[in-house]
Amino acid sequence: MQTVGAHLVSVEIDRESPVPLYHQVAEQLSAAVADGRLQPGDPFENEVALAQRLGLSRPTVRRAIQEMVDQGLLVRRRGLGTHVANRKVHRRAELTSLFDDLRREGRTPVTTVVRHELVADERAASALDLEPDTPLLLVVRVRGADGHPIAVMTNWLPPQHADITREELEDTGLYAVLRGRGVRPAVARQTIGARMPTSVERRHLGLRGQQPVLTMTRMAFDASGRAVEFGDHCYRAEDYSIDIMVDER
Amino acid sequence: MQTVGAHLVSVEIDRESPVPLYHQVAEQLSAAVADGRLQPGDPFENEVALAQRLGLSRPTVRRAIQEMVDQGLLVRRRGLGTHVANRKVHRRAELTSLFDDLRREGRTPVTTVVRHELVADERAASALDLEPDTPLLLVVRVRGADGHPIAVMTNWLPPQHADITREELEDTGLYAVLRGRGVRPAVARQTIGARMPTSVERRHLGLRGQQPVLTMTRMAFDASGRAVEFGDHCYRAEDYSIDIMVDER
DNA sequence: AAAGTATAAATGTCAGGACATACTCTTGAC
DNA sequence: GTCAAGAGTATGTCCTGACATTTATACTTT
Repeated sequence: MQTVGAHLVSVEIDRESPVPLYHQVAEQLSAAVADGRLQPGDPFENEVALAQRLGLSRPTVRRAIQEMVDQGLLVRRRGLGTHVANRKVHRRAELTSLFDDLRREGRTPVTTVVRHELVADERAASALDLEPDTPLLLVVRVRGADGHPIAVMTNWLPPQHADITREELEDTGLYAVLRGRGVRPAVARQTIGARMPTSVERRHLGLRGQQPVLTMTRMAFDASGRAVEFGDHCYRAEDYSIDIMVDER
Repeated sequence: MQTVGAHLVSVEIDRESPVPLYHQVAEQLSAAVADGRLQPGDPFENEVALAQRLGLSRPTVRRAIQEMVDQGLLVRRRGLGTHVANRKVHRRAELTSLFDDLRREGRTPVTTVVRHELVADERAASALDLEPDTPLLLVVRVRGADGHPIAVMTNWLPPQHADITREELEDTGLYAVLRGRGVRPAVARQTIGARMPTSVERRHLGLRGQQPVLTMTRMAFDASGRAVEFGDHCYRAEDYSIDIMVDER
């Protein structure tokens, strides 16, 4: 059962580059899946052949393939071979912010900071694994796009980020500000629900009649497990839904 | 910087077992984290030492550790060592069904099948990557717990599962039935939103006054990328919220 | 013709070794 | 006393090699 008909994607390897070989391979092959050079269902070049063709060891090629499998780009079955996965199961990078999401859709997000002050909040502190009386930076923002409001976002930030200014937050998204400070949120626990808006929320979101809001609370942590942010967001359900990929491992 | 104070967890390895050595190691060390023998922040035995102690090669031990890192149990930093992660970032197995969720909480889910028929549905068929006129099994169920309804669940199933009976569905959850048929959903794309209920939904869920519903549509696939199920669910927002872990990779 | 049986192809597991790189802490120079 | 260089330690990358297991196909036998 030799792999026949597998389109040979050209891969160029730079051994001087600091980026790992397996990642160079995964990147270039992922691009081939993304731009359609490799189609869903297509057989994928087998490990050993690919390793030989690229002049790499099998473990290195294997790791590249594993990286693509983890992203849902490829499917491997023992004895059967590797194939390009159904397009619907491709996972995108997750943990994006509303700001990034809107920008990716080609819309222009606008942010107004409504509150910006130091407070002690027991619920937020416990979510962030801090002492109950720790002073946190409370930020309430209204985010809009295309001229009308979409979300009211309440966030609590730990002391080391208490010096973030209103201006920074109005220019860009919270996650972009954090990334700029060298913080990379890596894991988040989110709880999503729905309810009727409070009167403040109705005013901020310009809601009339019987329109519910979609709510999300989030605790975000960096790779080492330090708390980054606790948030309580509230979206116009009419204009926004949350899209996620879930997978079993 | 020798790893000192690292609690040595005893690990027993069965080389005759069909379960991979790296998984045996990961399982036993994960248990040590779960039951508190290893505490968050504790230094973890370093790779080479652990490999030597267990009589395994470094790659094998490394893979076990990687498995735990992927689950958020451990944090590795180059030059620094491996440590037990903050408890809040531990990821749980996802892709559970409402039935399993309720049972885990110690509640008793009850299901009533409202509709059960073969239909052709263009939207569902396209979500499942099938021809638009493919006959699908349409199932509408009302799920309740503790005496009152929680969700109205509409699902479309591909032809190979069209023989699932009303009885099977009332006894247990859809995912349990599918697992019983050898199908393991592995990836799902979910979209979560909120809206006001339709009159049918109000009646099924026993809603009065102004109460919104939380909605979720889901496309589920097995490990090989074959469509398993397309669902459109609708929950009493008062009694239910969706809990997820998101992570960047 | 149908059933069971070898065979080949592919991925899965495991070993052992070599060198690179990041981080911390100590030592030494100014 | 402060800062920079270096030693030490741990993880990260990459290699070669070997054998196991699963699956489909072609072949043989009944």
